[in-house]
Amino acid sequence: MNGAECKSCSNLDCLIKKVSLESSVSELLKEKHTTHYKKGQHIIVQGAPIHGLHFVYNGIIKVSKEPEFGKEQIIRFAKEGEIIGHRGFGIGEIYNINGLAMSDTVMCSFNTDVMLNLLKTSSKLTFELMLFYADELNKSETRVTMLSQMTVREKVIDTILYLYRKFGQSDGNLNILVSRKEIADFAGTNDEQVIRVISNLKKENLLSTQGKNIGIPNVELLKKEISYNHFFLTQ
DNA sequence: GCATTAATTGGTC
DNA sequence: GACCAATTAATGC
Repeated sequence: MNGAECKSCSNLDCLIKKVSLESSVSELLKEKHTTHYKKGQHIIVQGAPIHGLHFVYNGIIKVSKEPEFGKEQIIRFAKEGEIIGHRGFGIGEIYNINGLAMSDTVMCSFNTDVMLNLLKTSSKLTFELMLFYADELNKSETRVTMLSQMTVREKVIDTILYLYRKFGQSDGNLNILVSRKEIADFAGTNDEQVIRVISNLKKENLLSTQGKNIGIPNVELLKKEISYNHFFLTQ
């Protein structure tokens, strides 16, 4: 995994992969840096200078924000093909998020100047990145609204459904290991509440657990727990 | 096996 | 619904 073999990359959703067949970008793609991280290592540290744009080759990354005071807020979990550190790209000077490897991870990075040249070279890449930003903004605004209106129970269910949508489920458990606290930090509550909600959902047979693993016996049933109350919001 | 961390439960404000 | 304390389970070394 060195050099510019983006053409044969298996991450079909990666923006770079999508334009890798354009001959004009092939030289610039050789400037790609590939970095390996072990589980638990920081990929991006909040407050550090921005040096480029990063794409997940494989692995799972926890993207979070740490306020001066107050508790950590998990923004999202990123997987292969996704972009990390895009919020400050181009204009920002320092990262305002943390990126932590939740599994062994490989990142593909481009320095800011290389990335800017790529965008100037490929209008398709620029267009795709714009669509990505617009989608991100939309999701982010929707999330703020939802978090302010949902009950804790709904927030926890929403978080678990989000993990299911993103990582899927096999052998009756989600394909991602998250602690109760991580669910809480994503849903904007605390771990005790998360544990209580999960405990109740287990009694209602809407969730199953095996140690830290969480499983959804019937996704459609769980979805209904949210859609009934927030039907008017999701129109 | 021991020490640290996470999960759970109960209680108070 | 947030925060604190105590107990128990799980995990790392």
